[in-house]
Amino acid sequence: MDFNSKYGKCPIYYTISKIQGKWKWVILYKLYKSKMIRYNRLWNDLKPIAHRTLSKQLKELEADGLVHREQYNEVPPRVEYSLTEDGKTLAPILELMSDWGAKHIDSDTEN
Amino acid sequence: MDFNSKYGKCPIYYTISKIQGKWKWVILYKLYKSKMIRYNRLWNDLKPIAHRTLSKQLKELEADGLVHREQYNEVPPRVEYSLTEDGKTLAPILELMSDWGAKHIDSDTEN
DNA sequence: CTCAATACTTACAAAAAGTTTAGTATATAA
DNA sequence: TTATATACTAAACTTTTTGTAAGTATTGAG
Repeated sequence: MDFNSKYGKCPIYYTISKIQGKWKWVILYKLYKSKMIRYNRLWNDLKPIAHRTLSKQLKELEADGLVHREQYNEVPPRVEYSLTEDGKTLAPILELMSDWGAKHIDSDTEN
Repeated sequence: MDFNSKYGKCPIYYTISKIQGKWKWVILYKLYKSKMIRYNRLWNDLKPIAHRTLSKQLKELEADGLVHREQYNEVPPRVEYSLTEDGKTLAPILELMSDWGAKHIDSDTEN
């Protein structure tokens, strides 16, 4: 992350640099709502996201301790994603962001 | 914005595509906290942001109806930025994001 | 006549982010 | 033997975003 001491004063900058990427908030929201979700399911919900993008962002979220990845060595393979305890602390923000979007899609559509 | 009907189902995607950019949330937060702020002051607070970046993001926020720009034709010129009524509806999200960041900077620093 | 102050804009360059296409591994089913 | 399913990864490429450096406009002060 490009977070340096200069921004020690700015917690919100910390938050957004930690969760940056066209899809990260959506991914977190989906995980929050589903409790747990398999890779292909997530990909289907988020299409047209590219596999590379999805798996990269998941990996980053995992590295940041927000998402948990559980792999089952079956055939065909199964991988389940869910929020960590830390990830769950984002829930109120996710809810508000979703609500805000919902209201504004409406008013944008009123034209 | 690249928001299309495909995402009609996903309000949170709408929100993040509307407020995208490395600095937008921080800018909004500064405006929220200061009520109003002049260009150079904002630039100083956000350094090392580039002028180009700052003025572009301000312009986009203005176009999206979240930020208000008031220009006084004095010499030297004076321009003041503030949140619109619509922009103010983001306040709860800004607060939560800032809180979340504050908590996590701490726990990241505990190592 | 030149400088200073504020709030930018412009052209160009670099970096970051995302996409496209193709391919991997494994084992069961047809 | 070939196809199928899942969960990816790799390389090359395009797009988007951000940064750098310089320049613009105004007018009052020295």
